[in-house]
Amino acid sequence: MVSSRKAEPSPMARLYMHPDSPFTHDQLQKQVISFEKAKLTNNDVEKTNHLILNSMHKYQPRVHIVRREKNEPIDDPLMIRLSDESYRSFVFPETQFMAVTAYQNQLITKLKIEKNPFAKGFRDPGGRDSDYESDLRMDSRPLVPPSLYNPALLQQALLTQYWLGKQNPSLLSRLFFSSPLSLESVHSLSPSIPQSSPSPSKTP
DNA sequence: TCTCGCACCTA
DNA sequence: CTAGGTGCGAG
Repeated sequence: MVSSRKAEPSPMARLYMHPDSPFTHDQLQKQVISFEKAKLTNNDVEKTNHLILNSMHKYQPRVHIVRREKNEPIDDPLMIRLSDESYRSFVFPETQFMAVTAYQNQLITKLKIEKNPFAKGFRDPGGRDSDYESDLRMDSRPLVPPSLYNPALLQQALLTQYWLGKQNPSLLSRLFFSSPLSLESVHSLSPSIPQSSPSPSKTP
C-alpha cells in the first residue's frame, strides 16, 4: 500500500517463531496452532520475538512451516533465513489488517469492548440501547454486514488486533475501518475461517 | 497522531 | 496473590 504522505522505509520483515515450536507431524495435524501470544509493536527497540510494524500500514500475515529433523536445534528467529530452509508458506487473506495506534472507527471500539474479556470494565452496565448492534441499526450510513456477527469473524477480529502496552510503550496492532469501503472488506471475510484450507503462497 | 498512567478486568 | 491485557483521556 502506497502512502500519499512521505515515503517511510518499511522495517525488514520479521519472523515470529511460535513459542511452542517445534511441532511434530501429529501436532500439526491435530492441534490448533494459536498465535495469540504474538506481540506486535511499533517500537523499533529490539525485543525478542516481537513483531515490529508501522502504524497506518496494512499487513498480510504469512505462516511458514519450516522442516526440522529430529534433535536439530531451533534457530534464533532473527537469524533464520527462509531461503536456506525447506519450508512451505501459507497465506490467509482474511487475516489482513491495518496497524493503528487509535481506532479509526467507533464500531471497532464497541466491538472490542463487547467481545473481549479484558475490556469488560468498559461495558455499559445495563444500557441495552448502546451496544454496537443497536448503534448499527440507528446508523443510516454503512451498515455492518451480518457476517460481522459470525463468531469466527469476531474471533478473527480479536486475534487480528493486538496491543502490547506495558513494558513496551505503545505497541499495537488494531483493526482499521474508516470507510464503507473498508467495511466492505470485512464483509468479504470468509465465515469459515477455522475450517478453510490454507492456500499456498508463491514462495518469495 | 502517539504515549503514558490509570482503573478495571482476566487468567 | 501476581502478571498482564483492556480502552480511556490527558498531554
